[in-house]
Amino acid sequence: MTEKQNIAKTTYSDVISLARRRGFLYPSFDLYGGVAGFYDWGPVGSLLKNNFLAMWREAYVEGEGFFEIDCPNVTPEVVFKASGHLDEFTDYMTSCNKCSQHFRADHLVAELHPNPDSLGKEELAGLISEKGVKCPECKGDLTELYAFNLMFKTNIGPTSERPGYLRPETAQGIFLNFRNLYIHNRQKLPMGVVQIGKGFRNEISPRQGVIRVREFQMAELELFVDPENPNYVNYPLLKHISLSLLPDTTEKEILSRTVEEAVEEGIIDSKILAYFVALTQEILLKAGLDPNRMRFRQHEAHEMAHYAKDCWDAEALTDFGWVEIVGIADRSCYDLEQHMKHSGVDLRAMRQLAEPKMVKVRKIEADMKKMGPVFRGRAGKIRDKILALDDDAVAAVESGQPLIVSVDNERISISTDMFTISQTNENRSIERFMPHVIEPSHGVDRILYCVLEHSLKRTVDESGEETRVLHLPPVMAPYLFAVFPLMSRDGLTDNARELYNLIKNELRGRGSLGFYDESGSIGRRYSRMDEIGTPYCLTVDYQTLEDGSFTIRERDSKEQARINKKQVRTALRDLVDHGISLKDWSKKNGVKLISRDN
RNA sequence: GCGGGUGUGGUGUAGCCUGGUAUCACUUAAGCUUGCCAAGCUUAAAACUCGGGUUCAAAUCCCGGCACCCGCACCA
Repeated sequence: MTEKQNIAKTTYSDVISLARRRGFLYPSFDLYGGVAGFYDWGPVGSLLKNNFLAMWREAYVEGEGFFEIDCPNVTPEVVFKASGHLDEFTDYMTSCNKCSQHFRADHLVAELHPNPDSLGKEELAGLISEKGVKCPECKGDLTELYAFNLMFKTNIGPTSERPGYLRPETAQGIFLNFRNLYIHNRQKLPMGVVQIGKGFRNEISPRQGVIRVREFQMAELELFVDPENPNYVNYPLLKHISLSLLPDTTEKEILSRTVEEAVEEGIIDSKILAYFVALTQEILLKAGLDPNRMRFRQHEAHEMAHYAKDCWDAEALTDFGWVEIVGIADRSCYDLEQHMKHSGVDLRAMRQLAEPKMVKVRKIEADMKKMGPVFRGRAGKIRDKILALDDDAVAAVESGQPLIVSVDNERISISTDMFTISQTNENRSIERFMPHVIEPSHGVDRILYCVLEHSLKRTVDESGEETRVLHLPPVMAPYLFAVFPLMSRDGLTDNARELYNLIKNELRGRGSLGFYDESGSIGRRYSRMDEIGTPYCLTVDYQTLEDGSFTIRERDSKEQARINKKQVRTALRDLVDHGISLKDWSKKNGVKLISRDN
């Protein structure tokens, strides 16, 4: 029908209008005018999303053997106090009384202080009034400072005494469970733990549709590693993969390197980090991203999150430009260290030493039998002080100086018969250390948008007729196959329904849905399926009535082959699971390919 | 949050300046038809972003809210 077809650019609005029309995406709360930054995944979109998550889970949980856990969205304040989100996520803002523009207070005093980011509210306000800082736009007076935190705040329980926040990332739930998980893993590293869940960030101005939303689907891995062992067991499997890398160097050019080369040239810091960059690429490509519109960009030092030491973002080129879809951060030991400090619980891991080493162990004992009667109620506090003596204090005591501790603002002299300090040499074969964390964090909504944009091909023929085909990989396709009767008469519909049920049952349980349709012309039905990315359409025709065979039509090539019922199972396996094209499959099975006339 | 632009059935639009309850196409549904790539016919369903004001009368003019797009700012 179409002789000349031109591929047309796929824009954001092409994707959004198709997504809405075909049930991928709807703006949330639309009935009441909508709220910026929230989107609903519709029936077709949910299938797409579930397929992605299943694939992601397959890669990490089945492939790498990592644990999956599931933690609450509502999280008490203390967690974010420890993680740094409460402070780091809060910006002190001020606005101009005259032109009502808003500014970050720390930006306004950038030249007046070496590290304005570290200042608290009072200090910032003091600096502003002291130096007479005015609105940089119109020189107007500035309002009082107010705090803006990007986390959604709520209350836990009936009173507001216990503040909670919706988590801005799923990672904290994993860190909080580190001890449980480490024991569950029989105290071995590396240990990977994933979580699929929602994250919440009260963005000031959400933009670009589903790219920046206030509630979003995350899929995160926290890989706990021994920093002295940069190897990863599966590294050889992916070391030959080629990557497009944009490192944070002064040249700022995209380098094409294999994983191995990137590590050897020092472009990527470690084999572990490099492995997960490669695995991320594998997953994204499997999901249907265009390899030519994908790269990994290393963060510049100033854009790194407060917890990160190094970070590579997977970015996809879209109608909006380059968009971050996965962040692969080296969080070093930041989070566990913070939680250890704030909770007082030892979150270190243990490492078996190659050779046992002798260490000097100092033991301080307090004689409570003697101290108790003398100090009474303060005896406990004094004991704690004595047990916590540092090296200098111990040395002082050993050199004969009297031991004096201060408790409740009182200096108390302790006689030497009340405690003993001894030193022994012990043979140690393990040592404790803070595990480091490598974190690939996937923004699922963004990934799905990019998959849609990269998959959607628009072609316009001479008459201006536009056709749209969503070239999704079969693993992502909301519907894996569709069954049509060629005509809705002469018993073809019964045959088609029977075929549909047969295949549906065959594929049941693997999350692949089928679709049955008998309305409209056959071409229209093919086209509907093309728009939602259904890779195969099976059509029952008049020959079916004679010999039970039917045609299978491939979305991407629009080619057809005639197969019989017995072949369905193996055919779908070859086509879907092994990625064989219909052309090759026909050749292999001696089936004639029915090419379209034009 | 500021500034600019936009907002009409599911989608894309005409009408707005110059007020008189809405155009066209696609889509969808039912029926007829149709022997493989959005065919045709008949019928049907379906919209003025929301609120207020002006007016006899508002999609249209005015004000405000909301949403979307762009720029600024923000983006851990």
